[in-house]
Amino acid sequence: MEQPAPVSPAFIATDHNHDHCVSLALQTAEAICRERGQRLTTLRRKVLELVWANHRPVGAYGLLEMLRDESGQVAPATVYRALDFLQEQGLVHRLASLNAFIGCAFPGAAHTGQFLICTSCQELAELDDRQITEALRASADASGFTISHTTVEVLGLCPHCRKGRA
Amino acid sequence: MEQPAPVSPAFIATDHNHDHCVSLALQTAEAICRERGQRLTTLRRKVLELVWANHRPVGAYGLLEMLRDESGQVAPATVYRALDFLQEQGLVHRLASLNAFIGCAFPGAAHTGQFLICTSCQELAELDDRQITEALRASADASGFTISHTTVEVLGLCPHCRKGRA
DNA sequence: CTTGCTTTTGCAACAATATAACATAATACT
DNA sequence: AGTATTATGTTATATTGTTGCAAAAGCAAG
Repeated sequence: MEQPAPVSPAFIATDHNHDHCVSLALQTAEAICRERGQRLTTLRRKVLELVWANHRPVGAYGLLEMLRDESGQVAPATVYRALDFLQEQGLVHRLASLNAFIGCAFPGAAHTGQFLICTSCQELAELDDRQITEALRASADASGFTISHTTVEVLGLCPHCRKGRA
Repeated sequence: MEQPAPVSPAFIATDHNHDHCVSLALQTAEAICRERGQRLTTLRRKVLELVWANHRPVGAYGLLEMLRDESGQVAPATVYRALDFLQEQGLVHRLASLNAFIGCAFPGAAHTGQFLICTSCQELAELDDRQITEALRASADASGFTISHTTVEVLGLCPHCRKGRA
């Protein structure tokens, strides 16, 4: 599959139509799972929908709360298992520095996950920057190191919040 | 202060003299704290020593165990506070992807913390790679994003373990 | 379509990581 | 020495994530 345009571009539309990007993400997920013979069950779909609806990094226990609001009692393991599945399918990323989850902006594409995270408004941009990827690969190569997974999470201020503080 | 040689180079000496690098790290830490008018107390020094003695990422509760072996009952907060101090002074890094801590290889130098972590032997190399730093800065600039902190943690196989698996 | 197999979910307990709040002790300053 | 500041002790609790087993749902062969 070729690299598609990101589902959500970097720090552009703060007040865009969330419903649209949620349903687009769900459609894409359906297609990807169908193609791979994976089962996007009601629960998994629901969790993915909640992740996208928030449109910001959400903690597992946050999702748990939201699920409970809709479905009564739900146990942590339920959420974590759904998130595990979604991560395996590359539909959701875990942000190690926040212990939180976010919908993947490049579903179906091979990429490593690079994030700019605003510490003021929690808005996040996912990148797939060739320069960064290459720099990491080159540096690993130089040490004889074989990369299996990279965590790149950059904290700071997004353009909007930067202005607000100037 | 100019960038000094790293205390521990990348994946070179697997069976070097740990005692030496531990004491070197402690000496350096003493000097840095003295220079800054910060207090490297017995406890903080002990925690730093344990971090270095392990020479691999160690969890806070691992350190807690070791402290208890020497000093009887110790509470989590004690360790976390010491680690907080050591991080503030740039003597220790927290690895978000592992919930673990490691002695800083470039104490006293301004740097961002970039790590290659072997998932087989847990050996770790800290980098301060200009290419990576620049790529991150450039990408952030392009999005109008102001960086305050970066997390770069690369998991994979170190040269030794890669051979072992070939 | 039903029997048997696999995958998913429910459920309960628990493990691991981290913080808060307040009291006591040590250190530094004058 | 007396006072202010910083560090540590202590207890409790919050947050995040996992394990193990049983029930249910989906799937596939006959």
